[in-house]
Amino acid sequence: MISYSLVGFVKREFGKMAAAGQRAGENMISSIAELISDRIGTMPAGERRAAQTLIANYPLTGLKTVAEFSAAAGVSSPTILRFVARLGFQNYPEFQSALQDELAAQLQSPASRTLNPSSAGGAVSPMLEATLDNMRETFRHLTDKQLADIAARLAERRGKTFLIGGRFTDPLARYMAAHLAIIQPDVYHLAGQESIWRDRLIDMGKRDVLVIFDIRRYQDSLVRFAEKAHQRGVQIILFTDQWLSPIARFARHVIAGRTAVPSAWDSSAALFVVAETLIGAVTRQLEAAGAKRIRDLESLR
Amino acid sequence: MISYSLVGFVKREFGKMAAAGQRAGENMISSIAELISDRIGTMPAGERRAAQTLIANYPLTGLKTVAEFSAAAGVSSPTILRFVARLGFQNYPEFQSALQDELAAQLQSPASRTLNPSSAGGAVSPMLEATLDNMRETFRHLTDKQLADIAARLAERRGKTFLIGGRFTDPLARYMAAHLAIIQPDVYHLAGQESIWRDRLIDMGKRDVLVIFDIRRYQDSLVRFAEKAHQRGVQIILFTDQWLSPIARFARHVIAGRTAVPSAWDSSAALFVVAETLIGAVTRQLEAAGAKRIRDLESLR
DNA sequence: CAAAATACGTAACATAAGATACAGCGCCCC
DNA sequence: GGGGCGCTGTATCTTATGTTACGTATTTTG
Repeated sequence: MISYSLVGFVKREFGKMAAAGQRAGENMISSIAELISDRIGTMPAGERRAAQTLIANYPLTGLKTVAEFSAAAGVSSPTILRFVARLGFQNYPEFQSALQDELAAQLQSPASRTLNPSSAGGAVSPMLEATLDNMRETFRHLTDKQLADIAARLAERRGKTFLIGGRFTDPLARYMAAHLAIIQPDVYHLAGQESIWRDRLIDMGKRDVLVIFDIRRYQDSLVRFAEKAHQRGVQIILFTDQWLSPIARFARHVIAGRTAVPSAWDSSAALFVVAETLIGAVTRQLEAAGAKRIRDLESLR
Repeated sequence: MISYSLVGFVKREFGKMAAAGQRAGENMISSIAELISDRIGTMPAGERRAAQTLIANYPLTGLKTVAEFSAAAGVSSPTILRFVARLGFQNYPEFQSALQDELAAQLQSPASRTLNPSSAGGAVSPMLEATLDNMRETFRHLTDKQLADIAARLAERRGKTFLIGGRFTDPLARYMAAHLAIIQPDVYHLAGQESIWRDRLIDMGKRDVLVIFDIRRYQDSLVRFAEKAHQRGVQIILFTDQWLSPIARFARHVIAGRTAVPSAWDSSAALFVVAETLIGAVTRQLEAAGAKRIRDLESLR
């Protein structure tokens, strides 16, 4: 897949500007909208109409076809193409890809708008803000029904439940296992070396559930393990990041959490909260089902 | 210009539902994302993978071409087309137009981006909202300076760093240890039975740091351990809940996180985020100090 | 005012996109 | 264990999209 990124594009543009003797630091062009308003003055009438229609409801018109764009602007198709050519794009698809990349960046970090002025300089606030955004975003892509389905699958006691995680996410698997193991039997956290849990595959069948935590860099050992478990008919519930671990290929349910934070490390906090939410949901379902074990537990306390 | 609006589409869908004897008021479908998660359960494996990849970074993948979509999902083009057909769209362009219309509505009213209104009555929102509140509250009582001090203490390489947690918080200790152990030497997570880590006390002295996670019900074993470590001059950093574990008595630094959520369990999410923030801060400090280990690490990658 | 240059649209073209037919495969049920 | 059903991918076809060439209109300049 060839992707024409905005970054690459802007770099090229800066190249041109530098060649023309301009200093890149002065007019920073970080979005196509700015690029347009920067050059709209030098455009002929038709292309200006195209520019204005695009800006009017940016960036949607640019994502449609050339024909639709031209109709919306009231000009002909070639004018649209000349317009995007003047912006520096080689062809229309490249232009659209740039718009999409820009949109992706916007949608993935809503943090850019919610700037807390009180957070002057401190290293804490950006981290917290990003984390909060990640959680909101994560849950925005997660419906009640999905969570309820997954919780129901975890709550139904047909088979065993196995949990496993990667290098940094294994603690999440442990955390979830620690809770689930209390409210229901046959919950196992797979720990230690690969050879150890690989041998546990023998115990797994199509009635069982395997919960896997895997964020990039995705671990080959986990992928292999997931594949084999999948072949055995085990239902896989995957916690991963928004780029989806290759395990998604085998998973019955996929939970994609946002992980980007201003830090050297990725954040698993959003996945952690999803895990807690699921733990609560499973507990509630078991309570509602009047599970004997729950009553016994309460009497023990 | 022919525009296939989402509104029109939903109307048609409601028509089908009404014909099938369902009442439209019960499951309101106001976005394609909801529509997908509503039907994802009834989909075959391949189409479900398509659905999951689309949801993972919604709605961008849906705006790309069928070929790109299929490549991202790891399935073939026809599967993508069958997927959109199952959602009720006549063809792929109609599907894309619906996504674009939805996007347009979102971009015009950024307020609607805050939360999924349909999840108002569900069990998710209260949990998420409580968690977010907990984090804000936790960080409100936590100054930048406090965190910076703790991070500095963890970053200075005079002695060893030990981490330990309670029944449910031990995974947090593991998570933190997994990161810290990478960027600096002599980081040890204390696991297993009490007798094991009690014996490790011999290794601990006043140059060392002990990070303890303990929320209620506070574990006696941890309190005893903390007391003995304190007597040996070990500096204790305590992660606890707002009611403060008795260990706070011995601790040099105390981080009190909010734990209350509408669930049968307490939430450790706020503490988790503090831990991540600290991990990031320590990393940054070590980088700034030009630690050789960090450079070596980067060259290894 | 005339001539040149530029801009714009119509129409034909080539390419790449979406749609379809069909065969292989796995899965479930009997 | 065998037969049937359903899902999935390969290959082919068709559509429509982006692209280009060219002639006309419009503006600009000497």
